[in-house]
Amino acid sequence: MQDLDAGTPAISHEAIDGTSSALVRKLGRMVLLSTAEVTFLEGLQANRAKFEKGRELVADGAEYPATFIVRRGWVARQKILEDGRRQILSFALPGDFLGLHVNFRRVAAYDAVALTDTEVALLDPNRVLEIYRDYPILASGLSWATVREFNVLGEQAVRLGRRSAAERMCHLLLELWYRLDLVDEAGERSLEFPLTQRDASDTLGLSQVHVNRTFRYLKEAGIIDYSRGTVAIRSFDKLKAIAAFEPEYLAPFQLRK
Amino acid sequence: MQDLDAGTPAISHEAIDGTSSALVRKLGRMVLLSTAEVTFLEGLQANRAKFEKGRELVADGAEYPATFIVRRGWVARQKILEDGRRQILSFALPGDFLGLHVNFRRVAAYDAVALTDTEVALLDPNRVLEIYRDYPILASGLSWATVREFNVLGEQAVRLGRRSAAERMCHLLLELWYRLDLVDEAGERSLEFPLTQRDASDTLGLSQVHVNRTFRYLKEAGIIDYSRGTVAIRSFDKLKAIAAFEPEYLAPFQLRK
DNA sequence: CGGCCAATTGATTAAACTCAATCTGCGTGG
DNA sequence: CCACGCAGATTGAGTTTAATCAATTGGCCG
Repeated sequence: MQDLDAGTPAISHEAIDGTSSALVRKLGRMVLLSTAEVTFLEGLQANRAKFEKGRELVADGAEYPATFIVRRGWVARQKILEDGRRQILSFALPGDFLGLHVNFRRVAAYDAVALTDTEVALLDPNRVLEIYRDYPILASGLSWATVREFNVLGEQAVRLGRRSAAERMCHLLLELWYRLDLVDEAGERSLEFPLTQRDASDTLGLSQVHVNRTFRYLKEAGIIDYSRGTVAIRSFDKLKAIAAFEPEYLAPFQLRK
Repeated sequence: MQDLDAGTPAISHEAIDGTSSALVRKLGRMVLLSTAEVTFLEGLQANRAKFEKGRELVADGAEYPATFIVRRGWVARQKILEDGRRQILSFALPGDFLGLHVNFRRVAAYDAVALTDTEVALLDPNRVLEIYRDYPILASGLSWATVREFNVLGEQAVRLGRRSAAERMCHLLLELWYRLDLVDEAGERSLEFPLTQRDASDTLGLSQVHVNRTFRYLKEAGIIDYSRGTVAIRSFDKLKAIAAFEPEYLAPFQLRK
């Protein structure tokens, strides 16, 4: 499991360890960070806040109070239609930003809602421009994170537009596992899965009933175990085969599994 | 038509006129640009290339040769699945970037394909970092453009996940009209629509046949006229009513219609 | 123990798909 | 100028996937 793919550089750094923030762990996997940069990134997260499960961090149409960095927990970006239909666009996991590029126009185009108890750091969006100005390596890291967000949302569109129910679900589970793994929050063959089946349905563009059936199918086929709050992956291979999962869009250098 | 919504600032500038590039027209609608900034943006687009309809600008999995700025024509970002299924993620219209945030890792996660004969400007992705470093106003403009791209892709996910066929189509048509209008490429009540019905189906997550039926329904209901290459909007109100269209996510200050 | 939310299951319906033709407009070569 | 070919558009028929509706069950919390 600790093996790195041949040819990919093993990025390691004495300033990054298990006590580092998820953001540092994430960026440290992509960019070789100096000690000064690690220190800077940790300092950036000095101003913290907690949100209980279910709380709204930002409302659709309202102004971002700040740029958020997720330190612990899951946040969903979602749109609610006038008749109550809901679509979850994507998840912000530990190490992810919310409102990274919001600076002079701060109006949000979606709700950001805590799916679990969550800890975030708050920073002035103008500090992001400072990073771009003064920290070229970190600026590259932010660009990478930006592109990755695009890719994740793009894959979400492919799932919704052109994949079957089972494909959508398998693909999502793999994406979440890889993303969590990058910040050391995935299990060896499992992940915390704090979504209700209704949340999953609003992510996958399906009805709650159909999500239930699809989960059951995957369980009965021996591909996953699922119970409230946790998914265990019994066969990465089968999951990948169904989803036709290609992890490159998540773009870490080293990929496990 | 020249009326601006009450309360929204009329941004105008003697350095911006009909001969300006689409990028300048677009950013000039959001940010008050100095003459120096306009000149800089035009200079940024000195290195140009043309792509014929159908040509690929970037291939999924390949490296971006450059950051592109679309000057004329439409480009589709799309993913092709192994069995041939296709999903168009979004369109790059005049004034839009392709690969804006690609700098140290340039691998594309989708194909970019010219839907019409297209003219683009090519620039070194590192120049984007220079803009962030040296041109704070333009940096804000790029952040705005980035957020807008996110919002557009987010709405695409909502269309695909939670809207009916007719809603998807109406919503897309309105989005395209507003985006084109911002760069003065929309008609009063019409837009160039270079997509085949197959392209439209791969954008909307429908079959080609169903797109055909939905177009016909909208024509027979007197809401649009559609013929090869052009859509005329007979009723913005009906279109908006069906789509529940809220243009705020496109975030220009002044909105027509 | 009661209440509530989430999960599960069955039955039926509806939206959109596939398959199979046919039609139309346009460009090309004879 | 016309025949041919092709890509895209249109239409009809039958099928499939997933949605909706309607209960019922299971767990957890106060």
